[in-house]
Amino acid sequence: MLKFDIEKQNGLMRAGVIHTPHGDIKTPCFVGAATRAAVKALTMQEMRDLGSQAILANTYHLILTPGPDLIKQAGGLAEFSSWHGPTFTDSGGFQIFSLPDVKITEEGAKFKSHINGDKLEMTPESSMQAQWAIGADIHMAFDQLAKSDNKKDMKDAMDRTHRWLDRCIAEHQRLETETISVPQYLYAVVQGGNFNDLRAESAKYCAAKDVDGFGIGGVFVAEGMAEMLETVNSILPNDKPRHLLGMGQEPIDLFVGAEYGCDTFDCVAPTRMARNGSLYTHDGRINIKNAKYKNDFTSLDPECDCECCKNYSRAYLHHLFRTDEITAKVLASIHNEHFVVKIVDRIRDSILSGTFKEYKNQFLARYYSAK
RNA sequence: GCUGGAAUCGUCUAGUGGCAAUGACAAGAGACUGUACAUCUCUCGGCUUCGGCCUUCGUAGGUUCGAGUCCUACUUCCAGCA
Repeated sequence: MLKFDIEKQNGLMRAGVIHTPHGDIKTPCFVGAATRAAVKALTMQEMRDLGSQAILANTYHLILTPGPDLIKQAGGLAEFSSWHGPTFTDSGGFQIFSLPDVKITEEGAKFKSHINGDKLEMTPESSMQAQWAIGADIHMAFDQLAKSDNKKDMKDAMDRTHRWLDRCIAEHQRLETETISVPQYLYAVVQGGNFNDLRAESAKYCAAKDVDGFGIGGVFVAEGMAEMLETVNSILPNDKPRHLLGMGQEPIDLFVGAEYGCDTFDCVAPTRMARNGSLYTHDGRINIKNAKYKNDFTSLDPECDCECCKNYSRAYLHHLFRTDEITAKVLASIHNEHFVVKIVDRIRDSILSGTFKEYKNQFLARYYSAK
């Protein structure tokens, strides 16, 4: 069983430590998205330097290339990527869901590779096998996403996710007993969309299972997230960690997530937006490509202590983006990733010191006041 | 000097009688939440009561219902010959 210590708790919100075979994760924690075993535009050393504690890779992408077996040969995800720290893998459910021409059956999902059109299939069992080969510390159960206002569709997807969960657990346990390696852990994924009664049902189902933690998935809109998380996390066992899948573009999502009992987060938005020139500051997000930054020789964010903000001006970043220098994306990614990692680190500090509410109010008031 | 060829939006470019006029770049702005994303979208002559109106394809004339497109002259540039 994955070891998770809670250092301080206030309502659903808590600060703790997840002890993984590759090291500890002090929670709450923002986990970097390393979909293809790489954080886009950044080296693993840069990730360490900016304060990242863990990364999350994607089973779908790694199955396509270079393949789970190759990563296994390399000694697992952490070794292969030279990250060496705690790692997660997402099951592939989300990606497959987002592909066109996906066929969901009870057995699994049939889809075409976005790279070469190969007809592929993923099942709960094959996802578990791939994740064991990839060898992340924490795996996600293979789930079926649904994005629908139709409650019946949502319930069908949720019920199937539950049936798949049982198969994931069975396969995970089989692999666990037959594999002589460092332990690997499994999170169940709670679904149910925007229907809180379905969310409650899903949380109850998952809570009863022999898993190491929980992913909360299928959150597409931040509205209503607080109530949803309150519902779900009141039901999930308190002593296991919870990962809020895919949320973290907006700082408020991180505050709300932590406040309502989520321990880890991952989100592609900080690095994606960085590559597209949309950069976080304490006074809100700015588009560094805008003409008004051409002659702005101030730091991107004077209160940020990342490599980018300590050394370079907005005018310089503007110039790098305008001239399409690769360095633009590197520096911007360092900053955005650091920014969200730091927010969550400070949320943790504020939980430990009992000042969460003050920190939240002060941060959000300033961040969202500009717009 | 002669003979050909060419001049279109900031730049390059499409256009061969129905055109405010193609595409690319540049420029201006927006989007992005378990990454098919180094991506995508919109704007890009002026005005508008959003139906249009006005001014534009080197300059000036002309032919035509209608000209960026055809004719004439001029200007500038390019190539070849002297």
